[in-house]
Amino acid sequence: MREGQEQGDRPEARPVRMIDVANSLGLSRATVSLVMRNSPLVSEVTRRAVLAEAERLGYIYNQAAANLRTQRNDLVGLVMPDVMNPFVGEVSLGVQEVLGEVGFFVMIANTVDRVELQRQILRSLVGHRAAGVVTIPALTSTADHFAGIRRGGPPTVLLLRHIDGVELPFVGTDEAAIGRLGAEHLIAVHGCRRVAYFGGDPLASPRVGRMETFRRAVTEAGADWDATWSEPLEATADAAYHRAAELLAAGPPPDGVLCHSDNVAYGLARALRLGTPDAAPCAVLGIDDLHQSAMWNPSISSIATDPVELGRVCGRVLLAEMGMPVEGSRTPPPPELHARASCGCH
Amino acid sequence: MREGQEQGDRPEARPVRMIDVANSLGLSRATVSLVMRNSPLVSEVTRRAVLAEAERLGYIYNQAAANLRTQRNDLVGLVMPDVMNPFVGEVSLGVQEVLGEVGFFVMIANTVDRVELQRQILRSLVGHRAAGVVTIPALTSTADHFAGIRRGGPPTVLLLRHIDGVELPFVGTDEAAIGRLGAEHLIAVHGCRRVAYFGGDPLASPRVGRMETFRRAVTEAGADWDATWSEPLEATADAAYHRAAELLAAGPPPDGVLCHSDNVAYGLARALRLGTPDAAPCAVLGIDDLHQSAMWNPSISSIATDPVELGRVCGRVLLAEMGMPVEGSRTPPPPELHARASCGCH
DNA sequence: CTGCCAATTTAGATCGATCTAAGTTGTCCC
DNA sequence: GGGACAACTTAGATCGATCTAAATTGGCAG
Repeated sequence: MREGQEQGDRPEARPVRMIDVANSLGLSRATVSLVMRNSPLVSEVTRRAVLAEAERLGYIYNQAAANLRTQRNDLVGLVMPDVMNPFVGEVSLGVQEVLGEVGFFVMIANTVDRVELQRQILRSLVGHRAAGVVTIPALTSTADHFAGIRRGGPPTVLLLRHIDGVELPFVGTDEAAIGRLGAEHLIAVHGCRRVAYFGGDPLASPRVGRMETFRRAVTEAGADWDATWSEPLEATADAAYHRAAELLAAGPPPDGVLCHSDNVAYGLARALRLGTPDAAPCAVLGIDDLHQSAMWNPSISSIATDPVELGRVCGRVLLAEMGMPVEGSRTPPPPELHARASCGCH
Repeated sequence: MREGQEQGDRPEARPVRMIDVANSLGLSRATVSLVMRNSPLVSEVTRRAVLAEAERLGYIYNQAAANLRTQRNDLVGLVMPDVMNPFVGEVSLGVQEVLGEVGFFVMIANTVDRVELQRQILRSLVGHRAAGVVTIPALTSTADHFAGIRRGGPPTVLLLRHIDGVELPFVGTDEAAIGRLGAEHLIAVHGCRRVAYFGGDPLASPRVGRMETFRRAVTEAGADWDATWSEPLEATADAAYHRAAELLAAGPPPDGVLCHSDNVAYGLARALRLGTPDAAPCAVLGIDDLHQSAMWNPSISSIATDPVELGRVCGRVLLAEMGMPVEGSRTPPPPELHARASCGCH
């Protein structure tokens, strides 16, 4: 027993390779290789012998070496700006589901929304010859950050944030539909007369599409647009809370607000709650419909975008890009409004 | 806008290799290799020529091939049960910070707390000859799920959840200190007389350590232990809300509760708020101190465990395990109580 | 001119697998 | 006995890099 050297914590001098298994049985590497790949070419007797010997010697298949020879890879990289964001997390689940099913190994790299780190990560993935990449680009990304991955890099899909000048397949939610849905609910259902789009980084491409449609729908319905409340803003609960508190101190809020995300809505809801108790009511809508939103006080009305399905769609688009057969929809699901207390529906 | 038109989309028949760059300049592969690795052995003139030619031909360094030859790898895998959980996310940030600094490429794999997926992921990482692994094991993991990675696998560190029979380095928060801190605050500061530990999966190892110390401290201080409220429970806001609502309907709650996590506290806080308005007050403490907790209504008092620093510690332990020089602490930071409204501190 | 040394450059083996084309069995049938 | 065929098995080249040990170059002292 060679593996009995446990006392000094020195695992083994050298890892076991296919050729070791082969030699130990008087077979060739090729045969062992065929067994490892479940080829029907080897006899049942040989197969069993090889598997047993491999187990006995502690052989571990070297996927990396195989990848080099076959010129394929099973690693797909998700390059995400913030893994903690539940929306991003759920999208990742969807991608992983679709790609995992056909045998890919999905891993996530966190750019923390920093372009330099993102550049490094993309370089690594290209260098490792990843099979494919799905990325929500960091906020300040420009076309040349993606030059490296377009030129000879793996099939890549951009998610959610569009970047001018990058001709890579893009998958995003239907921002216009979100804008329309929000406007319709606030105006037609709640009769709001002065409306705003609250929060969202000025550089985030979803903000542009959503807000533009939202604003048009709102003004066409005859309501006023509150430009001050619609200034861009970092999309966190904290930032939203402080900005809202500040604006509330300066004057009455709009009577209808579509927030850039549920996180933003949390901050706004808190500011409204802690503000003057007898103020006129303000209908608040979030976007994303995070699980927590129903738990909030007041429970947050939100436009759900089904991030998991969005992730699945993205996975399918990537598969198609890689030239593989694909089943299922390749268009993002339509957004849906879930009305709760924060807009006054209760 | 459809950019998926495949017409002129034939990038190159074959990827450029070192030998192509070398031939194109009349040099040898070895020289090009030295340039790519910034070796001081090549002359400045040659270096510049090689870099220029590589750029011109669109050469992309093949890290995977290099890894095979050098028998090392720059990939470190984080194997996590739930990327969306902010605690997990922040731990990941810490690990990434420490390992990224010394040149490792950190990627996260999501087990979704399923052991079968976890087994597959660990197998992949071993197969890819990852440089190291950090994992928060899936809840139902047993020792034999980790047999594969101990036998010839990469250096591995277990995080947060301990597993009986697995002799791998373990890094976790000081659960006993959390229990003591919670008990002391509820009893000494708020004078609670009947106390419970609410929520947490029965299989989660942190629950055991925390609750045991907490319970002992509470009973030694002369307060009563509420066993019904201390039954185990899935650690989500939703589950906590429903269980709490049910228990509240059956009778008055304890006057002090330490929750297994902030998420659990959110659910409990909601149930208490929606319950009988004139009920006796109940002091609620969370654990983790997520960023949102200060935004909640009421703002949630919580025991902070500094997950980012915990991640850094974990990264350092892994570096040590890989035989690399390490600077900085290798013991987890002590927990700290952040008192807010939910326990009555305001 | 020769020899020596430092500074560069390189040929060929190697990492651990797969692939191609060819080799070895054993059986069956004329 | 021997040819055809099916069922396995295998030698040797190959993937794209690195490493070792040796070759080449130029400069300079003797």
